[in-house]
Amino acid sequence: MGVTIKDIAKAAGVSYSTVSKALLNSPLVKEPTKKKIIAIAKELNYQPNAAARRLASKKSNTIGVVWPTIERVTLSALITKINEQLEAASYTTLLSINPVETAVTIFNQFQVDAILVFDDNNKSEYTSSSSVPVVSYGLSDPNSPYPIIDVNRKQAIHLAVEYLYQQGHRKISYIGNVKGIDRLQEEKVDSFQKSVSDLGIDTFANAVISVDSLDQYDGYLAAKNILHSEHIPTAIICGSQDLARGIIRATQELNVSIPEDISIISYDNIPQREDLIIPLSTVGVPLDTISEHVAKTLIDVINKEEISNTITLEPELKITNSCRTIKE
Amino acid sequence: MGVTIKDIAKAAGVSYSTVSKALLNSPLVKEPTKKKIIAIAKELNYQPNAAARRLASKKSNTIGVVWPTIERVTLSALITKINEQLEAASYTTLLSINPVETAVTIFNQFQVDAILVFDDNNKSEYTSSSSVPVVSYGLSDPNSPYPIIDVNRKQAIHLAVEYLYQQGHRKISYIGNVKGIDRLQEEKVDSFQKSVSDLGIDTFANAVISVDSLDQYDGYLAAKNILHSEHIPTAIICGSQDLARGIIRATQELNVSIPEDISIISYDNIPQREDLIIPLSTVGVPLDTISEHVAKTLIDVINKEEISNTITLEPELKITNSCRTIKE
DNA sequence: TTGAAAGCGTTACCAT
DNA sequence: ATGGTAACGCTTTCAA
Repeated sequence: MGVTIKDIAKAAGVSYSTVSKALLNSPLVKEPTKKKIIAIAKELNYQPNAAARRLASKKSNTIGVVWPTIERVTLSALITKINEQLEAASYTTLLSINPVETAVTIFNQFQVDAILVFDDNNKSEYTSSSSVPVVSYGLSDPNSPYPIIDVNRKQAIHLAVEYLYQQGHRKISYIGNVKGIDRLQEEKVDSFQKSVSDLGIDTFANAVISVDSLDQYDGYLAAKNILHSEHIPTAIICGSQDLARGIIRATQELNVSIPEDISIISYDNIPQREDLIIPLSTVGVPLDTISEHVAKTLIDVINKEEISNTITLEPELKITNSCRTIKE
Repeated sequence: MGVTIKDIAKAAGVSYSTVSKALLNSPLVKEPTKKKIIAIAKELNYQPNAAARRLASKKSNTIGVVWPTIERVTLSALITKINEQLEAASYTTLLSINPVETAVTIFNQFQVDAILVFDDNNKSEYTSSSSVPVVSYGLSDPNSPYPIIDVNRKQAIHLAVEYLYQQGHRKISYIGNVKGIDRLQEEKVDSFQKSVSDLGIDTFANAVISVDSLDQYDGYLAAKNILHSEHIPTAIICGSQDLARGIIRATQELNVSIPEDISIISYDNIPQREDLIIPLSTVGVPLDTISEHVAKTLIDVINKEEISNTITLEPELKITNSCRTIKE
């Protein structure tokens, strides 16, 4: 450990302030000098000391991400994308899996440039004392002291219902009413019910199906129940891609064809996995859109740009041949 | 932002070096002075500057964890435990989801006290240039330049086979031969085959069942196939708890009773989820054991204690009534 | 018991 | 174009 710019300076026969400039690629250093210094730095395997750098420059080029226990799986792909985007903007991402409050404190001590909080439970109170700017991805809240990026789930489900209606579907089921309290899921169920009733679609026994969780097996069970009953819908909207996978398995087992016998649209923000036999119609905000907005907001916040406090991302409908038109 | 010890010193009417000592709880500061200083610090909402602290003390009290893309789900519980343990030892954990090489560089720049690498692919070459000590959790390798903590999977499966044999089982299936290359899974399959043949158990059609992945649905499918065939084992060992869940679902569907008709033992290091209908017999290293060893090794490495380069943790067999004895 | 001052590795400003 | 040096906020040694 411990190669410093002074060591490089000695080796290169220049002052260490010149080394500093060269390493920061300053135009104030002549090209040949710069080249030489960089070469020596590489040779000595120089690693800049982030602590010293931050202390002197008041800038860490680091963004702290609060990633609490919950949702670790679902958010994995999103975090990976955000990490990439921030890296492209030459920011380093550091994560903490501590509770929001603790993590925010840690990141404040580390003087990161900004903090991203993944927060499904609206814990805004906890983070109000951060002197580092905070951005959150979670449920929007007009009273939040910092920007929150949210997804318009209601609109997503609405789009799906509307589309199916236009295609002639009148018996539509929604699978994904998670038992227990989950505001994200409730929003979707509510939107389904409202959309359906606004369109004057008759409600029927299997209109809203509850599940234990959003896993593949839950979808499988739910679909089997439906398909064995007398109230078989012509279309299913489901709350997650995992549910959809289970539903597809069930249809295959029971020799029900998609989309001939039943159409299916899944809500999801994450990109579709390749391994589905039937490419899935989906509604949701593309992962790239989310990550771009999150990354951009973080950078804007760092640069003290004006930012609207609530950013609601609008979903897109992507139709594949997992849906069909019903002609009367 | 920006309350420093100098601000506190001014407010308290002492020198800032006294403040520093007081905040570090040094015995060199009188109790009343200390109390007063701490009170003021709290009042001003003072946050120590981690960068400055590290620069001056050469110590960060921080451990960097390299979080791999793969296996993020499985390792989630483990990293949570490790985080807790390290916190108890007053270390802060920071994660990076970058590739090993990048993450190690970042952590070197941040001068963390030690780096923990989760590494399934033995990428030791990448991390050899770290000046910060590295500890890895992954496949043991005698040539590794740093300590690796590993789990004795072979012994785990061996214990399971042996136990079932002692209980009179002679037709035992192993579900969990993952298609594709996965050394962790291969180790288990190999051990199963060796243990079985050492005990002189006849091999039969359904002895080793391959699966696409270790998910619940794969277990479900595999079990269904077995139970529909003519070669039904009296006991199943499976490679993960998720597989076990699927297997149990399949038995329920087909009215096969556990353990009356079939016994089941699952390999797993993570604690059993509560929601299984049948409490599962398991073999594996308890999560707490793993996390304790990892945390301890990290701290030992920081304190430059002597450490054996390969630590292999031994599994435990936990039998519940998912297994039964076969009497002739 | 408290204070003064050096120093950690770097950046950034001012001089040369 | 390069060098000198203060400053960043803190810990730590030495002096008082």
